[in-house]
Amino acid sequence: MKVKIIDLAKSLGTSTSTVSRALNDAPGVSEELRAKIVKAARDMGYMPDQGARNLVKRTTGNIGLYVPRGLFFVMSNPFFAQVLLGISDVIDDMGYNYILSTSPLQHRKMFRTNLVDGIIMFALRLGDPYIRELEEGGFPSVIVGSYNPSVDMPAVRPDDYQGMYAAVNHLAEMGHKKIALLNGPLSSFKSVACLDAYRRSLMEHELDDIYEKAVSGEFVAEWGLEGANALFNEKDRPSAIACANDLIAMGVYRAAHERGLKIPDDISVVGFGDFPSAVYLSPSLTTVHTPMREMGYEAAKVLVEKMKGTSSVEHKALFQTSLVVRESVRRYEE
Amino acid sequence: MKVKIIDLAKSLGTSTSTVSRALNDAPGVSEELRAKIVKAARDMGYMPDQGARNLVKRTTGNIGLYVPRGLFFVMSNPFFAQVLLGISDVIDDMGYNYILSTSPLQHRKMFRTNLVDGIIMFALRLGDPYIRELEEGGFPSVIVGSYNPSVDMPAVRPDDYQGMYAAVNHLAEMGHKKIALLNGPLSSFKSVACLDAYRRSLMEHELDDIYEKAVSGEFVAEWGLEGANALFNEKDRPSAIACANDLIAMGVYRAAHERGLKIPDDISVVGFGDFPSAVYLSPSLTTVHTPMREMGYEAAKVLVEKMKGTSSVEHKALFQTSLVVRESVRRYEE
DNA sequence: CTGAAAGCGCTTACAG
DNA sequence: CTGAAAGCGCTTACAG
Repeated sequence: MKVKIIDLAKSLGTSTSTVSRALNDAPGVSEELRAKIVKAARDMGYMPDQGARNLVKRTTGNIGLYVPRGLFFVMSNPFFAQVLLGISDVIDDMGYNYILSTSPLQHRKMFRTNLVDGIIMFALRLGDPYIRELEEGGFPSVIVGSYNPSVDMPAVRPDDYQGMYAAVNHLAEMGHKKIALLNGPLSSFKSVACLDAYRRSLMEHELDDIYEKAVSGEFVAEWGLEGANALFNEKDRPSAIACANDLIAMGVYRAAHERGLKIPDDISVVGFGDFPSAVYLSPSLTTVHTPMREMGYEAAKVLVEKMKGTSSVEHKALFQTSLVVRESVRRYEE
Repeated sequence: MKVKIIDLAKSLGTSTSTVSRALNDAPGVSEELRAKIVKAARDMGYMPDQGARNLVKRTTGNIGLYVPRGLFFVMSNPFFAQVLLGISDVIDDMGYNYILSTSPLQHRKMFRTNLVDGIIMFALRLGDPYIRELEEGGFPSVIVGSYNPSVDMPAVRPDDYQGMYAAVNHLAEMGHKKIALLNGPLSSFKSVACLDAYRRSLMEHELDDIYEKAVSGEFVAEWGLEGANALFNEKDRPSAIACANDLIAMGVYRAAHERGLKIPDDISVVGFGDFPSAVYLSPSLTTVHTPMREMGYEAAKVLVEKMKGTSSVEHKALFQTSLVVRESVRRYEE
């Protein structure tokens, strides 16, 4: 049987009010009594029931992590592991628990039923429901790694456009004339930015008349493999492939290997994200670095401010990306 | 202002008792009234406060995920992503939310304060605290991917010993005489099993007198890189390396690439786990397949039974592993 | 089938 | 500084 506050109070010959005050560091308890109560609480292993506590305090000590793409999507994408690292840096020491929700209904429940004090949203896409409802409720929340243009909510994310622009520019400057883009789904705002950047770079280098090929898939290695295979099967093949993330690039590596194409000798590839594994690929991957951990840190900071109610400013943080040149792109000469 | 059950009751001219019964599909409400109440609830956007509900029902609708190694460890290890997939297969449809806890204190709080209805524990290691307390409390819980010999608790995990045994046997049968093991930390039960299996295989093939080298590190690519580099630096170099997981193998790939060693021509490597990325490495990785998703599924099933109180049997599931031969091991001839 | 009342385990004014 | 009482928003016997 769990020990409750009344048990503690009785065993000490005091009241529940005093015990509560003592354990919550509230003023108005003599130091001797407080010490005695704290000791007894430890001895008896007392811990306040969360439901009861939340009910009266209107606060939960939980922060919500909304992952509309599903747990697997997030867990198998190193981007989010890194972002979460940054979030942990600020949240863990504050004693919060994380509540994960993967479906729109669970998400709605989180902010409608006093389940969490704030919400961080991952991998938001076009058409995800209940986002407007969240916004209108004024519930503390922040979007990380993405954003939703139709909603006025703090968002912490990388400058995907500049990143992809730099990547394609690099390819063009290395002499490549036929550059393909293996993109993510267009329901992802990031993919849209990547597509725009790709097109602009091609146009500025007057390459779009020679070759332009952007195909949409998913942010996974499977798609990189499939997409690259399709590209390789065409008569007019690209000499370089830009990928919307490093996982896709990994798939391209595999496709190249399967046909005996060498990277970068036969095909150049550039990734996006600079996941930890980028350095472990052979050859190591030239890619666009995104400050994932820093973004997680920032997002958590913003959320904490919002939860404290001190956040006045509309917070839209755009983190700069930078191209990291490694071994997967070669200079192209006809 | 959030709408509560009393608001609903008033607006319908009925009582909170009836509203509660109607919304909880409890018997004793006329169908007409129930329908009216359900409709009104939807219209007014009513959702019951979780704290209040948990308090009286003594149940939470949350299941706890305890990850003592930290969020990052779990998120950057595909093993857990896969296991979680299996868990999702059974849990998601039941409407539970997940509560993540990363520290022993948070974990303890979970089962002591009515925060969750059951707990799944990941990557448990020697000396993790509060496990015995959990067991003694009889709280529904299950260990996945690991186990704790000193505690009587259901555990769903792969047969690490047989897996590593098969891996090293394979290497020996392919003619390798100098086989090294890049292991995980010995605080992990899995590492201990791997070490035992490695030694036994070596002995059975009478290889232990020729060469025996097992080194402990972490279950990450960084360690594979570092460990392999150390191995390569010695005068007496192995011709094959067995790794305690696929991430470590990835590090070995990198180390080989950096010195211009070809896999499998110059060095053979076998992994453990068969993570999705194993197929994407070049060459593809020969490794021990572990049924990760199936184990997650099983663990969740066991937990659900425990939560329903129907679980009588002590559930210890040992999942069989199997060697998947791909491209990273060659036949060795002197 | 329906409602008034008690109670879940806390915290917090309100008195003293 | 301390305690009795009210109340957080629900659910569930208990009557009718």
